[in-house]
Amino acid sequence: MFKEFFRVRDYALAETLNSGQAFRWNPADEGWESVIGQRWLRLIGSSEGIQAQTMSHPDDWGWLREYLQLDVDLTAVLATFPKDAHMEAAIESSRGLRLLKQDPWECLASFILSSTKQIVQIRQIVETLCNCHGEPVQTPDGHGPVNSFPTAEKIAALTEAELRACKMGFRAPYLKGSAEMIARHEIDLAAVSMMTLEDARAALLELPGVGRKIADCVLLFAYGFQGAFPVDVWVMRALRQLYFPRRRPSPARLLRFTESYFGPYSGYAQQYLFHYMRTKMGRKRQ
DNA sequence: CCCCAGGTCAGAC
DNA sequence: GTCTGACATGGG
Repeated sequence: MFKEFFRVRDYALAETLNSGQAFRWNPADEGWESVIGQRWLRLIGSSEGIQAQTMSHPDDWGWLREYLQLDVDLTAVLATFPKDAHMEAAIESSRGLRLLKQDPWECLASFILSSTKQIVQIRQIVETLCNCHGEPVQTPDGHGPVNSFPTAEKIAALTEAELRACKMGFRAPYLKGSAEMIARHEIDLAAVSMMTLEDARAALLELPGVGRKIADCVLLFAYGFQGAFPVDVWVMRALRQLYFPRRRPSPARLLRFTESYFGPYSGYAQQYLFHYMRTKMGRKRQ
């Protein structure tokens, strides 16, 4: 077992790993376990920072610093948020909530599977997919078996029926279709990171099963485009309830509001609003 | 039995 | 541009 300690302040590890941006983190032994790439990983948070444990020699830990976005100055990010009572409440209710920077393919595939599913169910589908079609990774003695996330090439080679067996329903042809486009190099996920936000979004929108919302999730959670602003039912609820309680703006109008109102780190603001609505405001509808 | 879930798509005005 | 229903599956 290889261990490393990262000194970091204002990092709410549990809330971050459990805030609907990643779907493979499980609480265990006072910490959190998952797989990043081909590596099993355990993270243990404390007031001083985060301890990481892996089985394979990490060479250096840059990949994890990047994944956890440890070098982000959260105070500076929060300072750019609009100073309104709702944002203040959202910040206060989940101090230290962060954005991760995940693998683009895993993030893309996970969010293709997310449509009209609750987060618990997305986690179930992803776990089933990994158990059935991922590759085993090394885990500690006595630990159960764990698989990596299956590659696009692997999924492209599966039949739609095999994918439906993982309980993903009508999302199966979307996932397969997107995996095929990647396997055939009709899109290069690595190249997307070097594009402008608009071009990157347009590229992702070419994939089947990827609309504006899922594209923005991938842009924000995997590519680090901090101006991407995914609007799902929860964020839509937040915008309507908090910012437009009387009027009833169209989704397109609301989207334009978000582009100007929340500033250069609007993606962060979005995550705070999402987490706030989901955990603190109950399921009031409007 | 009902309604809803980190939506997308095709087809209709 | 906006609205509608279909699409699987499971939670509450």
